[in-house]
Amino acid sequence: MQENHEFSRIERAPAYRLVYDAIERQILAGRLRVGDPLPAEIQLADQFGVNRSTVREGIRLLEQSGLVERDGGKRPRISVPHYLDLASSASRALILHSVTFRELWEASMVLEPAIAEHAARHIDQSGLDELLGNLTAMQAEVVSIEGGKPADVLAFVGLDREFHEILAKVGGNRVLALAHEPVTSLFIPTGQVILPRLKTYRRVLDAHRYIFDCLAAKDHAGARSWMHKHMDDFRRAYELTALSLDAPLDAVSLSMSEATPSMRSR
Amino acid sequence: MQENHEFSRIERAPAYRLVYDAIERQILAGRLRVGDPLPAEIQLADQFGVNRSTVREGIRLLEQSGLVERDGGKRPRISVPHYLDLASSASRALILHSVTFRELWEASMVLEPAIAEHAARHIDQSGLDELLGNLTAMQAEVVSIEGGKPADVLAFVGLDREFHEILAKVGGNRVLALAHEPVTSLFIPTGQVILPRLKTYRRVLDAHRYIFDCLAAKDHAGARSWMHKHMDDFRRAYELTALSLDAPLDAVSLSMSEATPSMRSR
DNA sequence: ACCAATTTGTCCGTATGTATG
DNA sequence: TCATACATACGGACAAATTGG
Repeated sequence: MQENHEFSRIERAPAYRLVYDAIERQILAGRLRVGDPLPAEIQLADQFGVNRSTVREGIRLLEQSGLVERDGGKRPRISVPHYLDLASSASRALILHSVTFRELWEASMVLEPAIAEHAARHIDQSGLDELLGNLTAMQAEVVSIEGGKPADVLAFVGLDREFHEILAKVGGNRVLALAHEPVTSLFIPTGQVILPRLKTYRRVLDAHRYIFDCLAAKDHAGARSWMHKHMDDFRRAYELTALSLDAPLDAVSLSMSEATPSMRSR
Repeated sequence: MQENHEFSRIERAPAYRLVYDAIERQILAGRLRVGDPLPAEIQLADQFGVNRSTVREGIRLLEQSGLVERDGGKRPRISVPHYLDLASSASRALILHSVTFRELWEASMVLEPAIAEHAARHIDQSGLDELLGNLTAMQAEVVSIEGGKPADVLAFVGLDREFHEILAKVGGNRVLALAHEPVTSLFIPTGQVILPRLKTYRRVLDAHRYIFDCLAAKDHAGARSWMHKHMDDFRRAYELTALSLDAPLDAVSLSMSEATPSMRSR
């Protein structure tokens, strides 16, 4: 050793990432406000002293992290990442990590009853109306199916999902809603498999109705309890289709559940 | 009207986004497997028939979404997004949406006791050892503080957070762990404000100890109940510092809670 | 409605540092 | 050690879309 000095490793972040960090800080510090258009690429390149291509790469990072939104060919604007975007990447991550249906269901047994209870405490007339609209649509589906028409499974699970998302929304707790979103999102493909086999359409509708009645009566204990039953029903149905609780949700589910979010992102 | 035809709107996604979509599909379909190096930019440019710069911008999108990881100056490799990354952007989004402490606390009252219960059911010896290490470290901190030394608040809340994260991990439910992560992450800055004012260090330590005892005894009801008390304690402390439950977590918290994740991302 | 300036999207070519064989 | 491949970064260029008069 020639020296006593210890030099800490110099970590060189690529320039485009420094651009990203710098702009991110400006946004978080409030110097760039939400809704404002992003400065032109040339100007940013001048200010940072880098090439325009480098700036563009940095902006792509901002774009994907949801801090910048591009509205058609127009000027990109500062924005705040919205729940659904985060939730869809969360769902994707969970599937890639091969989470099991058991994990998903356990989480739903924690979150859904709690959300139902919150909803019962905070729901107002407009929320009730929204739920009622959802229920009558689902009622129509069920009647149509029981009348012999081929079941529109996609529409049905869509309504099912909507019901649970309305509940999360009217509960007024965004942290719970965010946690809840990936769970419902991942339930959809599973529902698409289970429903046509077991034909439990009416059973789902009835459960939603009971929950709705509790919400209308501000009976939060009832809402929690019915939701608990509802989710437990889902597990039983899953087991009845001879699927293993501990099998990972496979990649097929992914391609289906990803169809919606990708539409949102453009 | 000259025509009866209705033309659906043509949506022109930029080429760099098409590159992103294409590569993403390859990954999700399993044709590009995790750990594999990404094909060279020039090859991708050839295959897609676009310029290398365009490919690079697409890769930046993949990079930020966690599907591609670059390891120093080496070839970027396919990877799966990890929880912590998602959780940190979730926390950021929640703060930007001005969530209130009440929302945060309500969510924790749902998640933490459930996680404690899961942990009690699934914890093994190595998990207990890990928790014990955390407890003795916190014990040392408390003794030092009570001995008159100035409190190292940062270290203390770090240990506090670690305790809760170990619990989430040993519970073995990754969906719950993911939902839980942003909550603990957002509690940290709040804890940094509360603890030095109320000096409830020992109270936190005691709560953790009670929970640990329940885990060691596989007493899941006890673990749930103690965790419930522990979180309720936190709310009371928050109110005692004359902070309003319904005030949004301000941006100051953000800069602190963002310090950790940014280190992780390089 | 038209025109001119600005800005984004995309492309081409090139130089440099580094990792791998 | 040398050579090759590759990622990073730069400079310049042009078409199309947007913006603002």
